[in-house]
Amino acid sequence: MAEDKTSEGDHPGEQPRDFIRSRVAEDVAAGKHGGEVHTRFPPEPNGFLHIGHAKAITINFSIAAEFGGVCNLRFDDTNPAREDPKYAAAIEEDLAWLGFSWGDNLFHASDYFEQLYQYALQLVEKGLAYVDDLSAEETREYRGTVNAAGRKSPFRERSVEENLDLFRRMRAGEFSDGARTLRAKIDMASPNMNLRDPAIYRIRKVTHQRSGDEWPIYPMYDFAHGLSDSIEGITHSLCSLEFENHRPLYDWFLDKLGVFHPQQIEFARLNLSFTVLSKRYLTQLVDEGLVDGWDDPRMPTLAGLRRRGYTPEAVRSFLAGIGVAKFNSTVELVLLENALRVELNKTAPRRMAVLDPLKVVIDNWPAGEVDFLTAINNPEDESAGTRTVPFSGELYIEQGDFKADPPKKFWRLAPGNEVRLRYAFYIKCTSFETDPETGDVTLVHATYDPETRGGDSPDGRKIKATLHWVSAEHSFEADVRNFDHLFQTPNPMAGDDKTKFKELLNPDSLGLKTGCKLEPGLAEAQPGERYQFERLGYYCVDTRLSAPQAPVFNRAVALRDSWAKVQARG
RNA sequence: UACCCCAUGGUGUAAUUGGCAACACAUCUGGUUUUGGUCCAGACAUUCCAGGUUCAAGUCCUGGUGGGGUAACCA
Repeated sequence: MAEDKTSEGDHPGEQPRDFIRSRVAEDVAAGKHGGEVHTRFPPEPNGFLHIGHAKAITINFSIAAEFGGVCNLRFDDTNPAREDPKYAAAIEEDLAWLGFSWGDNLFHASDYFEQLYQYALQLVEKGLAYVDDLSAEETREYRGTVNAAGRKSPFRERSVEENLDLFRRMRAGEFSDGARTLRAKIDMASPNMNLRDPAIYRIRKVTHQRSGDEWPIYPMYDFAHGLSDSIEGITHSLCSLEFENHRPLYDWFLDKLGVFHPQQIEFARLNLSFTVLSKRYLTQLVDEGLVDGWDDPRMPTLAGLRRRGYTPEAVRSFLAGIGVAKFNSTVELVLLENALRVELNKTAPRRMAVLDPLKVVIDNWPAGEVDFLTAINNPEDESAGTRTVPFSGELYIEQGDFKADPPKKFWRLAPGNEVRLRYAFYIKCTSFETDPETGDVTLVHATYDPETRGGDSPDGRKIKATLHWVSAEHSFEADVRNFDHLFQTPNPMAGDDKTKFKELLNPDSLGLKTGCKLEPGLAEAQPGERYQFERLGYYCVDTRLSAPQAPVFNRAVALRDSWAKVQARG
């Protein structure tokens, strides 16, 4: 079944025709590049992938697959100062988890350092690039502003011979960090800032994670990226909107060098409510210990979502649902959550767990007797079968399922009221005890109807509420984490002050509940397994915090709760 | 104040390229139900504004308005 889902959507025609697919289809129809489609996903190994990256990944891999092509994985490792192989490993793991494969097409921009250097040499020879001695600060000054043209560097008119000599010496390591750069000679007055003689190479005597100390100079993104695309024969370079202004430069390098010319197409990146989708800000949360690492289940990273209990199918289904466009939008988080609910409703076995226990004593239950009842594992999937759960005279139910003074429309347990215990018996509340100090209900007394075993009554009397429960003596205690939104506001990045977002973190996002009472079979639950706790939500056994016979559960997503809505309305 | 891009229900996307505005989620109503879950039925938009072309405009043209991006030797 999982196979069906993975291959779904990988066939042309099943995906909605967004503007990118339309353009690619046109190119294929026109026989461009022999009708071939070849894409790539080019992450920089300097952080973990998040759901926003998953959008870019899905676009690149799915479009390639739909048109019978392949998608390369290429690490854009041109800045060794801030990159780390540990991130590359995590990225590969996330990609594989999502269900995409790149086969043998795993590349690194650093694979092309020599060829890129040769390309740069060609530009110098053509008089299209020059070595500049201006400092970083001077360069900024000379560049001008969006409203004022820049000025030409005094080193702009060096001869080809001198530039060649200087650039070769840069490569030989003769100059110190930042002493010179190689710049493209384009137009210091261009209204597009990217065209004001952008840097192509900078001097950085930093050991590279793959090429070691072979290179004292490293190419800049605009130069390395487009030419890497070209070297790999990428036909469609699909990236996010902020690179739109870079496309003229992307094209310029390829045109001037006369090499294979991929088409860059930009789409809007994903924004999700109640979270942040920027590697820079997520890195701050991790580094400052505001979350428990990149795979904290509250994080929108793929590692976090995975640990929380999301499935790759749910993530892909969500991504397919939101489409692809150029409009800068914010998708409601509930859409992601719903995608997971839809899948888990069909696949997750049901279990009973009481998170906020309240003890119920069945006063007419035969002392010491234990009954074993049959419970359906998944009403949506008959093949999931049934299981047996023990029932006794002392039970736990949810505190919220009893009210001494029930409000209107409250159908659950209350003095004199009868409810059904799922798969067990009807019980009627006879009395309750309270804590004299706090007034909290501490114990509920009830009687059961022996005729209702299994949850049906021979007289067919209607019962409005069905409660989940566990037998006190048979249950075991566990920690359950009822996660809430990482941020308190739908758009933490709204204000002008982008440093403010950390103040908007939701202090209650962890939702830790200890001493929860779970049905006995759950003690065997294995890390990564997902269950529906009846009437509560979908939970996943944490892969880090669980121990044998001591699972810790993460709430992946809550069930819809229409009673909560009624209550909220008053 | 320069350049580039964008604008369709509450949210995100469609609309066979000029022909009855569709789908999902959300919200609200009702029904079914041994999960207040699932499922089923119904409700919810004069397509940013103003002109123009046309028998016909979400779609084409002109002009506004609003939003996003851009001034790293980051990617």
